[in-house]
Amino acid sequence: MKSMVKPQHEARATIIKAMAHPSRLFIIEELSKHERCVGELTEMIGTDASTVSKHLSVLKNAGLVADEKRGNSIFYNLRCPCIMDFIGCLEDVLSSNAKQHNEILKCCTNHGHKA
Amino acid sequence: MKSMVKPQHEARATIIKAMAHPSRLFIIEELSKHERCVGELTEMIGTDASTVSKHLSVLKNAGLVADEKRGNSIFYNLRCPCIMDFIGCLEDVLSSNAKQHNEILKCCTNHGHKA
DNA sequence: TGGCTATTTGGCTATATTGCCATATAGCGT
DNA sequence: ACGCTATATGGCAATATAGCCAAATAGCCA
Repeated sequence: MKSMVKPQHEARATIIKAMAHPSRLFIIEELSKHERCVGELTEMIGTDASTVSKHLSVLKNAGLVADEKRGNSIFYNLRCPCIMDFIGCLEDVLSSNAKQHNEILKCCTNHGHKA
Repeated sequence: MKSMVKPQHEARATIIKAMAHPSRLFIIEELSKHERCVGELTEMIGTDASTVSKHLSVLKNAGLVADEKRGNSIFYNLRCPCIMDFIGCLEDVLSSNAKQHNEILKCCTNHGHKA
């Protein structure tokens, strides 16, 4: 068999890749509460507006956000709120990692002795 | 305010980044069914064993998988099965994208005429 | 029309990721 | 010890990503 990695996996990876950046994750989280325009997000993130604009276009290309022009601004909103459920899972992973990390520390400082 | 993007977002992004590759996504999916050793995964993915090994170490560093040495092989398993729930959400995004794409196509071929 | 604001795009450099090869390491059986 | 299998690591070249600046575009208002 050639490979079991299929276009399906590529498509999913593309979406995940779009999420895989601190600023973009922040944007997703923020848009899950509110729609926001580029200027607001730029202010919150604290980088160049062009950088934020590019992040937004990554998210838009992945189909994660949609934009709507109103007046002088462009408002972005989250297209699939189910994404937010995933954040909880990430926190599980993180706390599980922290727990394991603590155990390793405890083990090393104890040197095999009981407290 | 300096920036609302916090270490918390960095930590989450690190985990997501670990997932953001077709082969690694395949591995996660596969490990959610079975534990697997490197050789099996290499066979399924169809690349160099060293490449698969590196993918596995990315997943392990992120805390997504754990390994267990048994006999001559090292078996990997998925540490947080809740990750699989997320795949469903990705499929929502993808089908939503496909739907939207079809509408755009329909719109362009119609040139404003009614069917 | 011109000037103003909001957003996007192009260009560039720095950095990170990927995947192959060759090599190292670890454990098993003889 | 040896050879054999399974896995990991180092190194390297190709590619992708990030973020800044400058410039282009789009819409509003006078």
